[in-house]
Amino acid sequence: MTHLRSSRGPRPGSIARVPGIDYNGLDSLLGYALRRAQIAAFEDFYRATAGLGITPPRFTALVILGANPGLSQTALGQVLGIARSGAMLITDWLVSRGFAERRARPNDGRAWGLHLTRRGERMLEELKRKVRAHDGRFAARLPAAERRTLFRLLDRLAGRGTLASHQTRKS
Amino acid sequence: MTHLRSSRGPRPGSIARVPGIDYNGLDSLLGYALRRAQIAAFEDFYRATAGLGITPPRFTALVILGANPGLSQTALGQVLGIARSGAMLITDWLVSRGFAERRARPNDGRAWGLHLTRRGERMLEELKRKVRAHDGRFAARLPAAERRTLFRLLDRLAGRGTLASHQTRKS
DNA sequence: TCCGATTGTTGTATAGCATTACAATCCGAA
DNA sequence: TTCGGATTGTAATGCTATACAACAATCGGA
Repeated sequence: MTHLRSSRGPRPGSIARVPGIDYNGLDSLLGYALRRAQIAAFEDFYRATAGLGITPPRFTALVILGANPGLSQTALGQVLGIARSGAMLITDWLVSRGFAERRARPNDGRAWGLHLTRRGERMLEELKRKVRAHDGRFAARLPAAERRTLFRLLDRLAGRGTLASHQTRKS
Repeated sequence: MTHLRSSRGPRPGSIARVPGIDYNGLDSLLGYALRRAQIAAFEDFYRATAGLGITPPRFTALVILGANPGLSQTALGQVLGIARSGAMLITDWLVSRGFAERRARPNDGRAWGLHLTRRGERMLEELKRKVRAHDGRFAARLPAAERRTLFRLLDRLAGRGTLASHQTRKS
């Protein structure tokens, strides 16, 4: 994941197939095919959110906080699949941009309750709109029926209980 | 992706779905479903190559060099989708482990020709065996017919001309 | 009441990239 | 034939996103 700078910067591994190269058995690996499609989706995401300084984990954090106000940093980290220290950095970023705030908890002096600000909610709405639009356009490379099939197959592959944080890259 | 240490270390974002959390619209995004399945595949890859210090880009480099002896570092970087400086680091690693060597080119004093050593070829064979076995087991979560469908749909999503380097992480 | 677990935080380290600059080399055009 | 632009590998530097360990404050149950 790597790897996006805040507002402008290098995209995650967009990789052109090089003519004249023998890719050997690579194409027959499912992991490879998945990675290829996933990179295309990532490019789409970054195109959709260009200039906003948003990365997949930050987007996920906004969505999760929007739907689960009062969450602790530790819980946010678990949802994102990162360590507490990382959850703090993401929270710091959200707070520094005025998208979220830490409120003291009445019953627990250790943990913060995280909440979106008005500004954070507005940003979340804008992001949802943009991401959904782009994701929809991306998915439209397939007809609706096949899209449904794909979702079903991907869910089966991911197995129960795991959910990606849409993670990787970025300031 | 991130995140693997050389021989032992944290896996790339394995993420358990946290009970009691509202994931809001995240599940309906194709990019999210792809990322989820791809992370599962990555975990599989790292399980398959545990203890060997191999990362997806290194694996790819071995496969590509095995099938395209004499490749320059720059060309390798293009195939992997990384900058020349990064291709040098990967090459350095392969050379330091005795898997590859740089040979002078008769007709071009600037570029090296990269070649696998005997040791590199043996390692490549071992890796291919292990990765294929694990990828096969991973893909076996779906019956053969649906597996073929999935490959077709993923290829269509990735679009013509792009091929992922199976990249992310690692020492 | 005390002690282990939890929480946020800080400090430190690492991998994996990118960018820039440079010398050596190549190559085509004048 | 020479000369200037392009290419190649390399080194130096920096940045992002992570992890881990240690710490003080707090909580909660025995």
